[in-house]
Amino acid sequence: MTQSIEIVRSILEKKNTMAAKKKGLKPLNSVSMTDRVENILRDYFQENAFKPGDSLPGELEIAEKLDVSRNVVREALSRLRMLGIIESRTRRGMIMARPDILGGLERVMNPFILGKDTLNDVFEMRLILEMGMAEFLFARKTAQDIEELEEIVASQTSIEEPTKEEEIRFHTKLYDMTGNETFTRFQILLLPVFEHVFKKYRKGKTNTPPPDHIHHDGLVKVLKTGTVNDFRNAMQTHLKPYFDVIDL
Amino acid sequence: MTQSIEIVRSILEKKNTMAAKKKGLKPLNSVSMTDRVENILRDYFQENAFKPGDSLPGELEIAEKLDVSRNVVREALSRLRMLGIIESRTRRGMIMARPDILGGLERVMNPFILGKDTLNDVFEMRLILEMGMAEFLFARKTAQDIEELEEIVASQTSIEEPTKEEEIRFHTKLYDMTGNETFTRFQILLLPVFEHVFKKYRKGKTNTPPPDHIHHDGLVKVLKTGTVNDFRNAMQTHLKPYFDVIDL
DNA sequence: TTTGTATATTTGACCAACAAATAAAATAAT
DNA sequence: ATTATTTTATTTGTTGGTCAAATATACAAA
Repeated sequence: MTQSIEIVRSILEKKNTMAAKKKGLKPLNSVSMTDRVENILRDYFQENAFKPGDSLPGELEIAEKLDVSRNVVREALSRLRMLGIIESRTRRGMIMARPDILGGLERVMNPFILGKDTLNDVFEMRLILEMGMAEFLFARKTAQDIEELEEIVASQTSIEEPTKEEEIRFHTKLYDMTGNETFTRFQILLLPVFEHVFKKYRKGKTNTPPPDHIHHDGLVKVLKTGTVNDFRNAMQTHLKPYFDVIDL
Repeated sequence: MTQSIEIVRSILEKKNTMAAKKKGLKPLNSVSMTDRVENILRDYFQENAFKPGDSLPGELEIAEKLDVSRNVVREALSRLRMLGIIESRTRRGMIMARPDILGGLERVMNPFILGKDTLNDVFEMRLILEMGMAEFLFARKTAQDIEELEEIVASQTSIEEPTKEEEIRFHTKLYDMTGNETFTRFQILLLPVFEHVFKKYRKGKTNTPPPDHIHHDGLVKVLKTGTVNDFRNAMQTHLKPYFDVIDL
């Protein structure tokens, strides 16, 4: 809300030079006008350190300075609005906003449209996250956390073979304990793809792998009394069925 | 390109029921029509397992069945096109496509507009990735990889204090060695924010931390002759300056 | 069968207009 | 003079229509 006027003025100058250089923005090789306007705006925001609250020129002003129609500008702004980069209310105009860093990821996390390689990558990334969180877990765990974990384990119908929901609940609690909300949300986004890929692997392989891994109660015990390295080893064993299907 | 006709037919039926239920889509509480159309389309793609190559109804058809203007539909489609969920060429119509899973993330990874908490989360996440990649590194490393790492280290002007570029080059090679392209690209996206946050931390703290950590040559040696746990411990020590600023 | 042509369709881009909301200005009331 | 109310003007949201460019499709010609 601060330096709005100077910002508006500077964006217009920039646009003038751009427009002048191109003598009227024209669609490029298979790149639509909307694509170009979107990129121009994002680049400009970044280069000039636009911050949430800063106000933007109106749609018409942008359209005129870029020498494109208001519709094209609106299509580009619609994209930025979806990502949360800008917000707009009638008459109040548009302002920069704080995007949800994972909003874009959430919209494409669909096992049916992602490529096979990408799906495998996601599967592996969740394993990497599980193995990498140990430091944070030990640095930030509390007695309360351990208690909750023990409750989760105690409520499980079978310690030998927890259901998918129980498995998820347990691991999500672990992520929570890192105190890193983005990290937690990130893994929740990965989960559906993780499950999807694992199912496919098990179909492809001969039999279902024997569940000879360390169970949740074991992990809690190590978390309670063991060391960081103990925990990592325990987690690696716990994840063995998943490492196995990718022959790691 | 396969079941296009049935898909078209079914999407239209769905839209009819939706439109009928709402008796003409109307803007909801601070939710634009474009938002709603975007969500309707994405939900529909997911629920009906749309795959890349499947063809979609035309803009006009969607607009009519949803009882909104073509402009609103185009703004929604513009968003999906940005994410890579759909592609469209004149007369050939629109088809489902393979989105870049990190495209949305790339567009919002801007230190100036993300919240302070989110920036901290990103900083921590990179540390988690570095600590979690050990299994993959040891499972997939090759002699060639080790050679390249040694070359990178040898080319460094000072082993004691590698430049930021040298540091990045070394670590990026490590990510490459995991064979996980998404993982590699992910960390490259995190890097600018990581550097940005680290700079802010160092300004806030008293002095620059003494560089008494394990250097790249040490990491390579462990990677060559040590165990996975050796490497993790070495990496933890190598990252100590970063763990220190967050008091971990 | 192959090639070339005409037609029709679909997306890309533009323009004009109005509705809804509200900031700003003008006016009225105290 | 200050406050409250009304009016005005501006900005985004949404609609409708038009035109251009590209290209499937059908058809005609070789």
